[in-house]
Amino acid sequence: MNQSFEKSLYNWRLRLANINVMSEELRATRIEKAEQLKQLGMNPYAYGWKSTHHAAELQAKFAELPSGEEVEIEVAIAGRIMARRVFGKLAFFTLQDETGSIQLYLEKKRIQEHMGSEDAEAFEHLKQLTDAGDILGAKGTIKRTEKGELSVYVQEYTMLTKSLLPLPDKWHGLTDVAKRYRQRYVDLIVNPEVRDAFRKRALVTAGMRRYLDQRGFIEIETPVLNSEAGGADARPFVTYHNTLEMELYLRIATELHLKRLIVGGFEKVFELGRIFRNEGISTRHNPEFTSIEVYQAYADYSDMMDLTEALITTVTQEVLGSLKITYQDQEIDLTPPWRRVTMHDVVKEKSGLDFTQFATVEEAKAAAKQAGLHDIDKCESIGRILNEAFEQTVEETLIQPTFILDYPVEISPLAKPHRSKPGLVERFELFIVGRETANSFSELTDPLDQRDRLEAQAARKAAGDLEAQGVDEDFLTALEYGMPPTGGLGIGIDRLVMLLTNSPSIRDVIAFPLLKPEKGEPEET
RNA sequence: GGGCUAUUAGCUAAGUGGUAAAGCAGCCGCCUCUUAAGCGGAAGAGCGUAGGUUCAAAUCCUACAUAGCCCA
Repeated sequence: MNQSFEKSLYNWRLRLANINVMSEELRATRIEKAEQLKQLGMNPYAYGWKSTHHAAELQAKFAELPSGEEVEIEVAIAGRIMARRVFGKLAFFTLQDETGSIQLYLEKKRIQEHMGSEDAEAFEHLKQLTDAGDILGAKGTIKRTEKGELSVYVQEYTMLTKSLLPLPDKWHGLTDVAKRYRQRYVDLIVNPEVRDAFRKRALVTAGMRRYLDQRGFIEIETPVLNSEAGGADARPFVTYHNTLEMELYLRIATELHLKRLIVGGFEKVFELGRIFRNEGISTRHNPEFTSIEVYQAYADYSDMMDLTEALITTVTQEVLGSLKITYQDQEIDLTPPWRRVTMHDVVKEKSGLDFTQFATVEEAKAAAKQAGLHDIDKCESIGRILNEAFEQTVEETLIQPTFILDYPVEISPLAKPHRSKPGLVERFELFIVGRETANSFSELTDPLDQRDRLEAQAARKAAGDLEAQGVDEDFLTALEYGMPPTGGLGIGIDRLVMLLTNSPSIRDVIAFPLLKPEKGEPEET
C-alpha cells in the first residue's frame, strides 16, 4: 500500500464522519484542550449540573436592573458558549440555553478569589481551554454591565462538555440549506427560529390531542405494517417479514383500521401519527409525514366541517395568539365561518364550465379542452374531468380557508353517496394558501357498495395504476357486521405547521427530512 | 421525469482564461465594559467528481453527484 493511497483512505474516513481534513487541525487542538482539562482534574464530559435559572428567566426577572448595578443573589446557569470576547484580565461569554441567552461577566479577580484555593490559574485556564461551542456551567451573582448587558458575574465555572468541532460563522451563521437539513443539530444550535418552529409544532399536536381528549375522543394506535395498503390513493413502501415470509406494506393512511374501531363500538377515535407514501420529494412532500385522522359515530361531513374549523382555530389561537396570520407575504384570516362551496359551483365560477350540463364524457372533454385545460384525454369519466378542471383552475386560487364540497364518486371510493346529488359523494377538502390541508367525508357504511368500489379500484390497480387500492377483505367483513353512520376527517399536520410557522418548505417543519445519502465513498477499504 | 441555478479554507465568501482575495473561527502576542470587541503576527484551499479544449482552466465544453427553485 503506497502512501498516497493511505492518505486518501484516511481522508475518506474523515469525510464519513462529517469531518474534513482541514478541520482536523482545529479538532486536534480541541482534543488537546480536553486532555489538559483532564490533567487539571476537570472532567471535560461532566455528569450533571444543577441550574437555578434559565437565561430567559433571568432576563425577565432583572429587566429593570439599571446599568452598572449588581444584585447579591446567587445563581447557577448552564448553556453553550456562542461567542467569546476575551481581554487580558476580563472576558465576556455569550451563553445560550434552550430559552435564550445571557452574558457571562468573567473577571480574573473574582474568579481567582472563588476558585483560587484549588487552582490559582483558573482564569487563564478559562481563556485557554474554552472555545465557542463548549457547554459550560457557571455560578455567580447578577450584574448589568456599564454598557447595559445583563450578565452573570461569575465566581465559579465548570466545563460540562468540551466541543471538538467549530461552530459556523458567528455572523453569517449556517446558510447552506443542504447542510442545515443534514446536520439539523448544528442548524438548531445557531438558528433559534428553527427551534421555535419545532416548539410550535409540538404545541399544535399537543393542542389537538387536548382538544379531542376534552371532547371524549380517544387515541388508538393502529398498525404501521399492513398486508394490504389502503385508505388512500398512493404507492406504499414495501418491506418483508422474515419468519412470516411475507411482504408487508407501510401504511399510507390510518383510515381503515380506525373505522374497524368504530365498528367495534368506539364512538369517537383518532390517531395522530406517521404515514408513509412512496412518492417524490418536494417543498410540499416528504415520504414520511404526519396526519391526524378523526372518526365520530353518528356524525356526517357537515359535523366534521365544524370540527375542522374548531380544531384548527383552537390550535392556531393557542400557538399564535391570533387567527390572522401572514404566510409568505399573504394575509390569511382563519376567523370562522370559512367559505363553503361545492366543487361544481367553484369550477363554474373560475373556469366557466358547468359540469351539470354535460351528458357524455366526450361532451365534457370537448368543453374542457375548449377552456384550455390539459391532460384531459387520460380522464375516463366526467367526474375525473371535473377534478382536473378543479385542480387546474381553482386549487391555487384558494388562499383563504375554503371548504370544497361534494366530490365525484369516482375519485372517492370510501365516501358515502350524496344524499341528494347523484354521482357525487358527501366529501369535503379544506384548502388554505392553495394547498389541500384537510380531507373528510361521511363514511361509506354500505358493505356491498364498498365492495363494488374497492373492486373497481383493484381493477385499476391490476391495469397498472400504482396508486389504486386493493381489496381489504377484512375491512369489508367488518363493515358487514355494521358500522354506524360516521364522519371521518384527516388533517395534514406538516402543512398546517408550515402555515403557522410561515415555513416555505415542508423540510422546515420536519426535524430530519429524508435526503439522498451523500455521495459515495471508495468501494474497497 | 424536465428546465434553471448553485457547489472555492471549518463557516461566510471574492475571483469570467495567466502565481487562488478577504472576514470570522482556530494558533501566537497585547489588552478590565465587550456584545460581528480591538490591535499586531504566523498558518490554513484536492476550487463538488471525472473527462475534454488550450501554451495555460476555479473560469470554456461534456458527463456525473448533491442541493435549491420552478414545471409535470
